[in-house]
Amino acid sequence: MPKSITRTYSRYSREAVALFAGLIRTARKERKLTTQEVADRAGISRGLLQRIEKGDMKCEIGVVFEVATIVGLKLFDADDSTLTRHIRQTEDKLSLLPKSVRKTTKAVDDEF
Amino acid sequence: MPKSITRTYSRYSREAVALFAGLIRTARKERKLTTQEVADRAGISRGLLQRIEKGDMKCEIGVVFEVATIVGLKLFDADDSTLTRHIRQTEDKLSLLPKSVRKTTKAVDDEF
DNA sequence: CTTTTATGGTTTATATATAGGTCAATTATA
DNA sequence: TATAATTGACCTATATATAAACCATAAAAG
Repeated sequence: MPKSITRTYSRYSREAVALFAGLIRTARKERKLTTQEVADRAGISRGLLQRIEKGDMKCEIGVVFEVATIVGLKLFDADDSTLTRHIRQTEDKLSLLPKSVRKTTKAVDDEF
Repeated sequence: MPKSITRTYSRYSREAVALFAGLIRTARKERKLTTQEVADRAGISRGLLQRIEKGDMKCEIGVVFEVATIVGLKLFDADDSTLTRHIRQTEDKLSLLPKSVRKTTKAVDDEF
């Protein structure tokens, strides 16, 4: 990051990440996997896994999701094929929405 | 990453991130927010938001969750207080599990 | 149609997350 | 108890994600 930006997060985001981290840690222990084992399977360092399990906001989402998958945590309470179907549904939905969002009409700004 | 590590992700992880990205993009459009607007609110660049909406695995989880929150996507289908309660429950569950996982006893390794 | 604006690509400099160590403390097992 | 393993906390070098600046395209509005 150029310019040394200090990131701010909403309480909700912080808690969501924290919960996710806790669920990962719990799942790992329930499956009796050591930090080293999970780190190896995920292809990451043990130190990074520790940060993930502490809810560090700056870890790559791909790595976090991969670890979650490894410890058997289902992200969307859905199996593989269900996920694929949801992706397709989302794409369909997306194709029906306007390509770009216009802001010209002064008001209309849904304030809530 | 020192040492130029090539990351590998499971199909499930990739699809989970992809779905999440699609949901974010859909939610943003449904709320009629431009990429610039959301980027500003999240305190990130427009380019980063684009990568997030494309399902880039290397974006920080904190930023991704923050963007999701901004566009009104509930991570765990739960509001703020519910999230807090879940965190507490997870902590309680965690405190009941053994502090460290032992691997000595040859077998017992739950192969699946 | 024309004008305006959102979006999707780049490219580049720089702040920083990561891998890979080490070490000490803690914990489980024998 | 003693022993071995897990864990947590550091540190450093470096690969890379990021912000910012572009440009081109496309799409909405007038």
